[in-house]
Amino acid sequence: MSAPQIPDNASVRAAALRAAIEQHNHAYYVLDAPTINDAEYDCLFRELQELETQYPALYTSDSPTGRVGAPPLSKFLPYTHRQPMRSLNNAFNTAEVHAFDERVRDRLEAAGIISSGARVGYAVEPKFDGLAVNLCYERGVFVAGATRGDGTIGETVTANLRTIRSVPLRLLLNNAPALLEVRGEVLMRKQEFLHLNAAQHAAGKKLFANPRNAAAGSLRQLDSRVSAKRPLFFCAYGVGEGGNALACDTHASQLAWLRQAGFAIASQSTVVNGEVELLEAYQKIASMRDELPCEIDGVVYKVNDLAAQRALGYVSRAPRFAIAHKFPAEEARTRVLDIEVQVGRTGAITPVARLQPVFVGGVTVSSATLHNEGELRRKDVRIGDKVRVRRAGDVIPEVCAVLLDERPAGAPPFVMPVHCPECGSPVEKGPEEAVARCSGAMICPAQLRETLLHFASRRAMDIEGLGERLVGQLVEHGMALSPADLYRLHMSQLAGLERMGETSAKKVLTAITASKHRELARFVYALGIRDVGEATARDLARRYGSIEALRLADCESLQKTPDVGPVVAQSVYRFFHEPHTSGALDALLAVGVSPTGAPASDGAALPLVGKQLVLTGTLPHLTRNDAKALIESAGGKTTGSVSTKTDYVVVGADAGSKLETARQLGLTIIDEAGLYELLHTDAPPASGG
DNA sequence: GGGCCTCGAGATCA
DNA sequence: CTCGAGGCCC
Repeated sequence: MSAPQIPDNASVRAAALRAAIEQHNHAYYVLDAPTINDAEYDCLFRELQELETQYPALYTSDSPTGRVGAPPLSKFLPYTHRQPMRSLNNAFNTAEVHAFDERVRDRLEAAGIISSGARVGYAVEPKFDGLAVNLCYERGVFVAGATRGDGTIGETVTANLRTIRSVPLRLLLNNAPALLEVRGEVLMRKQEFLHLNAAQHAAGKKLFANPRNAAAGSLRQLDSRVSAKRPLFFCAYGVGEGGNALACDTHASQLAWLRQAGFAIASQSTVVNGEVELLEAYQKIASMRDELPCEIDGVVYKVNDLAAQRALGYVSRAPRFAIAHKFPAEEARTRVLDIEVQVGRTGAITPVARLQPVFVGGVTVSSATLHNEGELRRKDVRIGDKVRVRRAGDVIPEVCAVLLDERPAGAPPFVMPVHCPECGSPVEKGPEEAVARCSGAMICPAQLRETLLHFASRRAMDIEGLGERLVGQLVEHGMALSPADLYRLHMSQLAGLERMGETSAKKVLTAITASKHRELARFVYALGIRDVGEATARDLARRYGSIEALRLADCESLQKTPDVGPVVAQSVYRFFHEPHTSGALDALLAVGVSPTGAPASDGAALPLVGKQLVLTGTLPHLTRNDAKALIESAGGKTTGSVSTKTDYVVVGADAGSKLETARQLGLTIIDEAGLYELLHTDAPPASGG
């Protein structure tokens, strides 16, 4: 079956329609100045759709017809940002802004970039409350987009981003670099959020809590046709890879370039000089906050001069040249219904206020940690008190203060329990310690539950299916008194538990058995040694190579591990010499847990594990066999035909029907370069290798 | 911490 | 249908 011949006039017409439609999209969705009425727009759109249906080969990835969504994905694939997406440090008051400006001036003076006493030029823009994404343009065409993820690797949500009308599918400037990353925020306007919720309500569906969550939820749909119906908006605020090629020397000129290229840019963006003007700009934006179409949670300041930015550089994950000046957290008043104490994995006793649910900062808060006894005393929170609550750093709910004049008469001060509420063991607190701890160790059901959960968690032994609910039941029924007991569980024991049918039981037992051979670093982390987190566990595993060697180490030796000082060394030494903990370790080894000496995988070792790939066409540098070998050495499989189980289709020149099938199934299609990207290796030099 | 999406499987009812 | 679990976002 051969494709119909495409007449020249059809491809010319299709290109013209695409350009026209995108021009109108830009006018309508970015400039907010429609150039055509809906009927006329629909007419153009339908004509293009018909052309593309008649001649499928005419379809291009930058066609606006793709904006209606594509067939659902089975999952989002990881996406490695070419330049990491960093986060910003925060300033919560003017003193912190002052300190920021001072640091910037000192460094720039020292670098000879500004003279003493000179004011620094800053680009100022509102900080929109949405989701950061990265858009990748190749030769001016939108080819991929991803969420921020951990800053290095995010999730590919290209199909969903394509449905956002304010994301240009093709840049309007033709001087775009071969590869350009555009960073910005996916948002939902307040008004459109209200409309969406009204529609959700009318359809009897769940309401979204706030515009940010609605935007995030919309972007995480596997079916981009759902995303297409959500009123999302994209606002660009910067560039990543390829930024240097724009020949801009300031941040403001980069934004201007982006605007010319077809992106929406925050219209409140300005450039100011020095700290005083920064704060004026902040006040101005703050005063407009309620009238702005989108929610903002602060103002971002960036050193405007790019050379100065480079000179300032980065500290750990955040740039030194920028800061987010956050608005004060919204506060609300509510009642303390109860004060509970929670027992953590290490026995730490944490008082938690149960609150009359209250909507604050976009979410419903019903509990807030009171941290520890000292904090609780200082604030003197009592049951029945009316309190002011807020979300600290816009995340964790916090009781800021008690409204004393509304305290119910006779409300007694809260006293920390002297016995653990879960196991009755004495609560102990060292003179220097801030936190009180239950001394019950593994006798305490709470500590045991948390220990088991930590042991099974994804970053530790990664036992899938062993969640809160199951662990709770295991502890309650005395089926697990230590992690080692997990490996002695039987079908017959699990069978009686709630929501535990044969299938689930089998799965979890298989997962438990499979966890016997985890990398040493995971095992060391899973043990839950005080002061040993993931990073330290990795360092210890690397230095000692086996659990036997590690447990024999003395404090002096331990301290030769990177970032391990006397305190951590002491904790590790203690763990291996205390009869309790040492015994639990022996028990684990006895039931057959045998950590492998290999270093913890950082995810880069075998990037294609469990992936199915199909090769089609002729790749530029690799023979079919070479490509197959590469894929297999990375843990992936290759198959001959395309199906819904296929993860990637690698296309080369003269690809045939497989490519067409892959398109219809909405599969991820990559080329040879894309394959190398998946493999996390560089492409070989052009002349073989 | 709270909200969101997705999946699989158990619970429930026709 | 609901629930638990896992994962991701700020």
